[in-house]
Amino acid sequence: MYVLTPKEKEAKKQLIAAAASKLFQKNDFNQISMAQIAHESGVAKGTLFNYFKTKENIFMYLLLSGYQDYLKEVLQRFQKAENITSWNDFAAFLLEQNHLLIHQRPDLLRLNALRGPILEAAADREQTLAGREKLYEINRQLGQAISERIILLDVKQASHLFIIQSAIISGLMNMMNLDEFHHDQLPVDFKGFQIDLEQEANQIMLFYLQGLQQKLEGTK
Amino acid sequence: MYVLTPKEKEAKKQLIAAAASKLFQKNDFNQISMAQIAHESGVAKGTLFNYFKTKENIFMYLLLSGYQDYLKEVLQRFQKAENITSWNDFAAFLLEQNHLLIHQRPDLLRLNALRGPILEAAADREQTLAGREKLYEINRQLGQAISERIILLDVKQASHLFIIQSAIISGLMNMMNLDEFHHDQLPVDFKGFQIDLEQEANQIMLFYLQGLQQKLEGTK
Amino acid sequence: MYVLTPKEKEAKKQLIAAAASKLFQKNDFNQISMAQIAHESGVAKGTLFNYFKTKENIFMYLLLSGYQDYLKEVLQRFQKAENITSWNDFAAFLLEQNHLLIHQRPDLLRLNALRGPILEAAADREQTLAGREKLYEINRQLGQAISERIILLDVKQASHLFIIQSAIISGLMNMMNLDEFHHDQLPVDFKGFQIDLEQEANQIMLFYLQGLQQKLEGTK
Amino acid sequence: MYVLTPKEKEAKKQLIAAAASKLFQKNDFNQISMAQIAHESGVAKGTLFNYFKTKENIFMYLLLSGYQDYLKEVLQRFQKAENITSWNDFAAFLLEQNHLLIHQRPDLLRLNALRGPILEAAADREQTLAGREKLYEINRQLGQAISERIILLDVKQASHLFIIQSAIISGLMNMMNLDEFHHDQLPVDFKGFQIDLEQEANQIMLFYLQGLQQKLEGTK
DNA sequence: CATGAATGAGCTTTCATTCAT
DNA sequence: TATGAATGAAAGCTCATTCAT
Repeated sequence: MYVLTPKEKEAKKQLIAAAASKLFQKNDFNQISMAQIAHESGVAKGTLFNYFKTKENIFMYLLLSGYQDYLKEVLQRFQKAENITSWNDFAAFLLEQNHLLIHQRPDLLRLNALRGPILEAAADREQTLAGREKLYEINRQLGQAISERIILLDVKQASHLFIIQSAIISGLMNMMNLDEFHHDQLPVDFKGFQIDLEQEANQIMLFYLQGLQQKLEGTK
Repeated sequence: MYVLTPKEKEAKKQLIAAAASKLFQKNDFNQISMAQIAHESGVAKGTLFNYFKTKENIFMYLLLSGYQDYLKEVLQRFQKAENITSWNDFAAFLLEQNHLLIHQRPDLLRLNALRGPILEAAADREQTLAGREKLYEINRQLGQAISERIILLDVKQASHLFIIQSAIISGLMNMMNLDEFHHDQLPVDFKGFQIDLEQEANQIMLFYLQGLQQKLEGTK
Repeated sequence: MYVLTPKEKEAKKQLIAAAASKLFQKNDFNQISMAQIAHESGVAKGTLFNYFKTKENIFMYLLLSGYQDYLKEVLQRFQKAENITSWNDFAAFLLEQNHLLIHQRPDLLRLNALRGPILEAAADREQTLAGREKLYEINRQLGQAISERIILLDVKQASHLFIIQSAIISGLMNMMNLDEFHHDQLPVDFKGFQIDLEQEANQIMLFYLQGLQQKLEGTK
Repeated sequence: MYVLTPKEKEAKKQLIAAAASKLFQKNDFNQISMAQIAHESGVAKGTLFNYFKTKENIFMYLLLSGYQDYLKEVLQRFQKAENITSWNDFAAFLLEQNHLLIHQRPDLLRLNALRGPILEAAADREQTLAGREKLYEINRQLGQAISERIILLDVKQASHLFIIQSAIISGLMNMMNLDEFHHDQLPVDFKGFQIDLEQEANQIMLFYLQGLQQKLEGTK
């Protein structure tokens, strides 16, 4: 096997990315070295660079492909839930996706925060751009599917809701654990600093959807 | 006086932090070296470590003292604006602070995203804790001042609004510029990805405040 | 008190040295910083350099003054023990001093090993020389006192015995704990490597004195 | 062959160690930097750390492998000198090894003094332990060979003699040159401080062997 | 394509020493 | 004399990346 098929290549790429993802569950970006990723994925260090130009690219890939997976899953769920037609149904559906995102894909939320300040500075432009196009397309499809059933929303507005969703949740994550320090509970009672991520996210999202509904109904 | 007073020490600390802040306006955290900060602040590299145990500490200080300044300023503005008594007045006031935060203190929003994944891993616990206590206190004072005039809000709820504010705006920043790459506009039309930060922040905040008002009036 | 008397100066010198000595009981030379010594002795860092030109000088002082104390004490003990007149009495006396050196002054033995490779490279020549002259004088006095009672030994030979004593014991310390690593017992049975310091020192010293006695009696 | 065999790896390890050893002939441990070792050995600084985790490890390796070489050579010499069978023959043989150690391997004696207080604090445990095990084995073999011919000595006793030898000689080195300061002769006549290393070592060793012989013959 | 040895710029950090007050 | 803030050279070490095999 001296020349790999595109499929095999993609498989190895995912193998490497999966190793990085696993390490990212327990460690921060700066604590993860290429040597560790190589070890975890069972390939040599040099091989990593056959598949990703830089370390940052690996995590950018993780972010982009992870979001694609997430949006695909949301789309599937939406398609399955054929009974969703009203705004309220849809709002409930969206809050359920908060739960999915927070509990199944916290990595995406953490990567969101790193994208601008850390990853983008050293990630490969082409690779990133290609990933974003795919992501954009899925986001658009999802918007399309939603707009077909939820009469108040056009495609762009529906797509955009998922940007807002991620903004809210990853923003809340940025502000979380101010009553801890590096996983240790501080010996101080910081009540106003405490955040129950999911509850808070649902609250903000709910108010947002209510406000949006009124606004859209108003302009209509 | 070769033995510096606490005030003078604090001043030097701020001198160093100011240099770091200036560099942070144009560069990302990883691109800024202690050597640069020393050069920019006009002190020797060793001196930095007399005032901050680690590089991360400098930026943690920037974040904490910056937020203190921000909240103090908000408090002053609120105290000046004596005519604010109704919920609607207050909502308008809060949206104005969005503008302040976004345009005067974007550094705080960027630091927010770094705090958990980057800074906290290597910042000094004591220094951080002390800063947070001060911050918490100011946040509480602000909440107090607000709750005295806005009848629907108790201290904790009012204080918490500023956590929410930062969460929303820094979360939106996390999601911004998906149609760019490292400051270059991408040759792709990513409409759904576009965010007008201030407008979007105002929108979310406004809907949030409306929702909150209704909720609080309901429970009353 | 702007001009200290020589006595006050010497007292402060010893204060500093005592602090260094205390730290040296628990830490190795490289682990002890001037900042620690300053803190432990309750003076400012700069003050240390008014009394000792370099860090190495402090430890050289410790070595030289410590040995002076040790030899003075040996001399006193010898003078008290008036009954020592035979070679065998003297041999027993010397072995008792092994015990004293090993248990009361292990610091001197450790400093012996550092003198050449570490301390001398950066110690002050004059200070060192002055200390050594004093030490030499006491060593000579001790030799004198011994040679007056032990007929086989002349002054130089008697003095020299204390050099030999230190050589043997500090040499054994160099070879000790090969069955440990940094204070942890190794999970290996290194029987041949084990040394019971005092017993071994006594053995070597005893054989040495026996051999020396025969030799001196022969040449007489 | 870009994947090095264990042999090649060991060879490079020795290349680096040899460079360090060469520098150690003229300089003290603290004066030698990793940069110098890299330069001297012709590899990059980073490469050093692929082979030795710390600077101290390099010198620990030097000590352990050097002693292995020394003991191996002693063993070979002993095996060649088939005529050694009596205690006196053996004593003479051992004194010859003093000469070898003092003149061919003074580095080992200097490293002995550094081992405990300097090297062990920062050397790698595993690497050190592995080296010691080999050393112990060779020491045992040598003891075995000797005990087969020298009837008074069992394996452990014979092995132990080489620990004693190193203790005596490195201990004498600790006490040497008290009449010098950093290679300069002091303008003082410190007769009692003077040591002729080899002669003194031979003397102590000889008396020790005589004493031991009598003791062993007595218990027999 | 895979390997992993080699690279070396770059990093943060230390700490003995100086010196203005 | 005492202080301790400031110094800055120098250190050990890391790690993403390269490239010979």
